[in-house]
Amino acid sequence: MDKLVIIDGNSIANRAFYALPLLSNSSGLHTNAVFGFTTMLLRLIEEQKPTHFLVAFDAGKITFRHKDYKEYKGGRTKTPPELSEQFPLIKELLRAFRIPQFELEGYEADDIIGTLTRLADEKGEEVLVVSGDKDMLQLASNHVTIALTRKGISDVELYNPEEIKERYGLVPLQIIDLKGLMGDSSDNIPGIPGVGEKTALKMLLEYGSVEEVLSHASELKGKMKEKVEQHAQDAIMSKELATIFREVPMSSEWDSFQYPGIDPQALRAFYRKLEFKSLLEKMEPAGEGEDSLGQAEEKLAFIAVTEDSLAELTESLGDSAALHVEVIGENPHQADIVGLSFFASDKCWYLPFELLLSEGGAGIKSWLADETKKKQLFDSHKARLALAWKGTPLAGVNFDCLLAAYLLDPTESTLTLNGMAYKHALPAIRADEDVFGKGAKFRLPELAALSEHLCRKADTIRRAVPVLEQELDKSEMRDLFFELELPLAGVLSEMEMKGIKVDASGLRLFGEELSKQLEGMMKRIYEHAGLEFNINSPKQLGEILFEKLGLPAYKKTKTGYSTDAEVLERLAPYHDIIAEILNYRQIAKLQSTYVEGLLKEVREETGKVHTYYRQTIAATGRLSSQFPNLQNIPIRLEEGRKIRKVFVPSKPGWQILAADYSQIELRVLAHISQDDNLKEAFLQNMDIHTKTAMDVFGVAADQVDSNMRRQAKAVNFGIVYGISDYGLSQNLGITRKEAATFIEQYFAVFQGVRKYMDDIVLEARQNGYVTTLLQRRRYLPEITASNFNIRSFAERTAMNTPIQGTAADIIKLAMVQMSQRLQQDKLQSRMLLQVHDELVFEVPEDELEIMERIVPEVMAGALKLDVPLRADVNYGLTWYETK
DNA sequence: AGTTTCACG
DNA sequence: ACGTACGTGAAACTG
Repeated sequence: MDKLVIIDGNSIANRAFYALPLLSNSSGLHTNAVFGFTTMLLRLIEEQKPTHFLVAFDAGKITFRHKDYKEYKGGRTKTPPELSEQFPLIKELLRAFRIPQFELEGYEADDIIGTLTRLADEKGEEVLVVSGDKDMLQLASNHVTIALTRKGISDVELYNPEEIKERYGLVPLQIIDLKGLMGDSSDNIPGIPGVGEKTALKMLLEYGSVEEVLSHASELKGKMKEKVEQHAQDAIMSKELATIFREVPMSSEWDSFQYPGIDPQALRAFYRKLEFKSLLEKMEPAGEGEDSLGQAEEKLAFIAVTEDSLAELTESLGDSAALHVEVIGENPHQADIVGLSFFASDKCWYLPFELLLSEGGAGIKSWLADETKKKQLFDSHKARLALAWKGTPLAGVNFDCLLAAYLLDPTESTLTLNGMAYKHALPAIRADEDVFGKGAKFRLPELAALSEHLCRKADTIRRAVPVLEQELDKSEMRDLFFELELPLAGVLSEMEMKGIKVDASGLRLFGEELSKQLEGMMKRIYEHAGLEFNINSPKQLGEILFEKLGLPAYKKTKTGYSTDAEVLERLAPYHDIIAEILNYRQIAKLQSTYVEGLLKEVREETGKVHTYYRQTIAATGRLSSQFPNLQNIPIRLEEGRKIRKVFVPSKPGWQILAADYSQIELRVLAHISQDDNLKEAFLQNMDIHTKTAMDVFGVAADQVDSNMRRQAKAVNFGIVYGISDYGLSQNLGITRKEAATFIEQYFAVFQGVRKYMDDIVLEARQNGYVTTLLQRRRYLPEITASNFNIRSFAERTAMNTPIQGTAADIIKLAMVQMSQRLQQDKLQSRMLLQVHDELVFEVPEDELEIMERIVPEVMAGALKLDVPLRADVNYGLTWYETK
């Protein structure tokens, strides 16, 4: 017995879209309607077991209905882009399910379905129609059942003629009369005003059809009679509009709707693309010996190396191998290493770390340290650090999958080996969490499981390398990868291993001073408040300030009153406690984060801190710094700046030398925007904020006062961040209108900058991404969002990322070049820190002169722009003194 | 684990 | 009208 299931594609897509929250995959593609559609298909296949299947779509904006009634579907809000972008995906989904689809220019899905059900009636074939639209009920017959979605999407209610009779007291065709009388606001079908479902049903029970109701209008009473007589024409037209056209010219070859079942390979690939992980897992698992795409996979040998097989591994390593180092812990400067795995000579090997350290491991150890033996890893930076601390140096890394995956999508939040395998359709491997457990439950599994898991990692790296390399080529990031990021990873390791010396006793002394200050402050705050409370608790502080003391609450957070510095500063005139709290906050921050926090990171043995620069975190290409973060050491306020006094050279007689780029972001902007005025300003080496003030306020240089310069500076910041009048007004404490005037003034004199801002947003919309000078890429899927806030955010990011990202490219270049230069010139000076636009070195006395010359020269010459780059250099006995 | 606050460029 | 300035990490508190 054949069974045809027909889905009203547009209706179900709409239902799914509005029933589910706006899901999206990691690249920002919205997927909720596709997901809902998929669950609907799966359910129908399982429950209905169709032999024939079809999804019908509307085609063309104008249907024949519009000829008769221009306002048809007029009041309807247009399809949001978040939904319309999902239709191509739904069509792709259907191809993977191998479900035929049909649409015909000028007709709605209804009409196609109406025609097919008529043909089925004539043939006596069984049909199920799935829709969210009640109109469909008119098609019900002995052979045709209608499934209407109820709440959400997964729930459907089946209607055959008997059930329609039961529910409405009507035969299916009378559904048209029902709608003729009551109308349908969603399709802008008028009906008779004042007639709802109840009245319409009552009328139809008595008279049977719209025509009969109208001819008996005189029998109705009062208002109703008037309305019906007045809107008789509307009712007739509404009935026509609601009537599904069942004579669409289509050659219905019943066999062409035959349903052959899903295409598992295509469906897996589709699920993976949309990141429907749960659905992917529910699919029949790929057969034994198949990879996740269902392709046959060659058998791999996993070898857990023992003392006896050490020699065999050593021989097998050869000139190149994929290598994985299993590091336990977040901080690679104090991490344990479980072991190493290799893919070499077509085999996978697992080497427990103790064996590497044993006598027989010497050959492997020297292979690891041999620059000429090439290694491919996932996160070579972390591996190199962890290994170095254990006395087993690593060299010769010629590919890093983590770095490649980061460049390919720097906003990817789960840059893990197993996420990468998934994303690039490599054989799936288990998640670490699965194998090891997490948090307190962390346990190493027994050798067999451990060695298989780690071997699979090496195997995954081996497979990923050519795939990622090709992707890098495709995105024109080969040079960025091989010439910049990969060498930089080595440079960073050197800096981090070297570490920077901290005067711990000086820091402790400073901490004691702070403690005394804090004690006094707390006492005074408690006195003002009239009771003791935890000042560090925003909740308790809020209660004291806004309830007990009755101060005005300007701002709220998700959980209660906001007590941030901006709020407190506005409250300062009302109560003396406020100034005390602001002071307390400042000192408490210094104490907890910069004294106690930093002291915890100082190594007993060396008196140094070893930060961990992370190369794959920031979406713009910047570095970030952890354990401790040395990129946010205080400088703006003098009390905090004193912290810098404890960063000292590691050897007596040496000094700290620091060089920072002057206005690198605005110089980058001048270059990429090619704004004549901005370029000229830098070519003349002008003070850029003063120059901006002159142009924006239209005054001469000697007319610019400090307030004008301050405002101009804020405008320049705003430009770099992707300006909005609102943001600038907040920053300067002026009205939005005034801010808008500033911006307008700015763009009037820096027209090239305005053009850049406009163009880059268009470019982002066109390509879906923006790039830096060195082709670093950032995808901005939200640039097409219909939500103003989300879209605006993406637009500002489109403006900011090429600027911030190019500046990051440049200082990274300078670091690689500087490291080479130190080596070439055989200097003892060492690079220690990078703080986004600043490089910090320690320098022996006799190299001060040359370093003072070289460092700014290398930094300024790192990349040739159409405006000069400039770096200012200073040195002194501590970091504090490099000002 | 999530929120708030604040340190830096 | 809408109502956020861009990019990070650490500490403390709070569920």
